[in-house]
Amino acid sequence: MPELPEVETVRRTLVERVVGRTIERVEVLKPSQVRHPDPETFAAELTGARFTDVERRGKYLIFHLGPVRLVAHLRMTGKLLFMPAHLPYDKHTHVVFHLDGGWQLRYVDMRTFGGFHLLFPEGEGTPRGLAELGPEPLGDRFTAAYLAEALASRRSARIKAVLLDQTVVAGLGNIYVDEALHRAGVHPERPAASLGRAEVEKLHGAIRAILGQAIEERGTSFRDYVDGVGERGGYVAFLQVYGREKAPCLTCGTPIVRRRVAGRSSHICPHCQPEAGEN
DNA sequence: TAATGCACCTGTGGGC
DNA sequence: TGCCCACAGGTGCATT
Repeated sequence: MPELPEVETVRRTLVERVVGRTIERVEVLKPSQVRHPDPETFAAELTGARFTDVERRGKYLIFHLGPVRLVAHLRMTGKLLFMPAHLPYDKHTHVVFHLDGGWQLRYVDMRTFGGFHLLFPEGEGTPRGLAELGPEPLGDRFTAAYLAEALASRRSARIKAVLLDQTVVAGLGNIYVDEALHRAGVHPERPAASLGRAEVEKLHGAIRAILGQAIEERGTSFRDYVDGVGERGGYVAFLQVYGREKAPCLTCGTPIVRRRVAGRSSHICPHCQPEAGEN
């Protein structure tokens, strides 16, 4: 579910609410959601800890609590909700951080794919996915030249698969890859190495522009996503292809088609995104 | 080595 | 109306 704009929105809603608060108790209702260390150590280490910052790397949220860091990944359906302690638990509430002042930070996840890692000062416990993340797409390291080099180095992989690879660029998911490829006029099944310089620059600009606007709109609520206080995102109104199968392309009027590419449902305008490319 | 397919788990929606 | 099946925004591991 949540891609970079959604995770960034959750971060922004939580940072102003949890920083300065102390965890009085940790309730682990579904132990498998705690990936590292064991749930007992996890709860013991966090009890009494105070939030000092919340940062984001790709789709990971990283809560700073003195010497330890709490890493959360929401995967498809995870939600982190800051709410009053008196409200009843949702059916899929798996971990509850009881905070001072009568508040709770709840982890709710219907499909249970997400979870937590606790990182110790020496770096022990860092999930591999976090350690191997590529550059932030809105950061200085993600340049058109970097993207061109990354795409050229892939032998035959399709552009869609490469953009979804978190070691190439951190934070893109199915929705924003489809939107960026459409804006750049690139078909998702094109071999990554086949893109010309102008196409790569257009794609680079599209990725940054779309993610920037999606953050401003507080993300895309297509199905389940809500931010840290339960609000839905507004970028769904700006989607050009994702979720618009059979609807006319907003650029040229050609019906949008849906096809499986790199194992993922992909939305394409056959006119704006020719399979052969422009080179 | 790189690319691809599948599993993880639950809910929803479409087809019959 | 109800049952069954395919599919869903991510990632890691096994297989090719």
